Amino acid sequence: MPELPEVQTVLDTLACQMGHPVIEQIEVIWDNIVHGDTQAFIAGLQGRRIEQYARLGKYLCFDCGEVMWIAHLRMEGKFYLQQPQEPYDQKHVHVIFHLDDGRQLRYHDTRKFGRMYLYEHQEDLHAYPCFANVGLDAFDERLTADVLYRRLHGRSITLKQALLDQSVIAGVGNIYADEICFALRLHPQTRVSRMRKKDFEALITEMRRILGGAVRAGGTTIRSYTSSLGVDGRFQLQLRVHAKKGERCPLCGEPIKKITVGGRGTYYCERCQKRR
DNA sequence: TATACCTCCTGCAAGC
DNA sequence: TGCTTGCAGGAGGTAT
Repeated sequence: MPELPEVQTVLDTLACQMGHPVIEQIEVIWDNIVHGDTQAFIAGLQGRRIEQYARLGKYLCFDCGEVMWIAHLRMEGKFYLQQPQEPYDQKHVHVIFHLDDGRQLRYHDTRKFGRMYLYEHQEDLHAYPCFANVGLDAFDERLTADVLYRRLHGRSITLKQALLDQSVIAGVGNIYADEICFALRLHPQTRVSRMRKKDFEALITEMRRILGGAVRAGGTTIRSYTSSLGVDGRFQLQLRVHAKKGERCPLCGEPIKKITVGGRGTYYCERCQKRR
């Protein structure tokens, strides 16, 4: 599942390989991918040039001048930049963008969970309705230990749930939440109400260290997610606990355990990660 | 207001 | 071997 590093990799690759084309024509094969009225989406985006690329959390943002096209890949969404004659998986390609350079940008999504939005341009990225419940990006300088402490102090949720809550931190998903908990030596079921300010300082530091490393590695390639555009990530080689049930903890040798926290599969080391 | 649960959707693995 | 069932996941909506 694409999280912040994978989305950043997709964005960088698209910006590099696609440039600034005009979207001449759009075919929407599966309506539910488009939020709201599909015909309005097509009419609003057709004829626009992609001028800039941006990202907020796990959302891809394509600045098309008067309109902003926003996409969320959810579980398995991928973009493929291909020539029209290249064959494609018709069952799983749900939107095709015909570009003025003759190529096609094809949106592929096995589970059809992805969503696309189109809005009139706003100055502030956070002003778009789809970001109403999206907090500060993990790399946003305004996201500090103080902000997290104020936001989470007194709440009864666990550390893992807080990391996955996009209204708290935008960009962290299941894989990196496990890795951050491990780096903090905290059990994923630790109550955030029991965390001190210095714990949030460490959280910010470790989160940015891990996500930054993953961005530099091109993200994580696992069974349910491989990057599009011929780019595969290498961060899975650096994962320490996620999806390693039964394997030895890299620090103490204890077998990694798997539990469910907040409805999500969660991997941790019982000996190294203390619960509070 | 905060939290829990359900829904969307499909591939895969396990069990029969 | 082939069928059925349950699980996995992110985010939005609804219920408590």
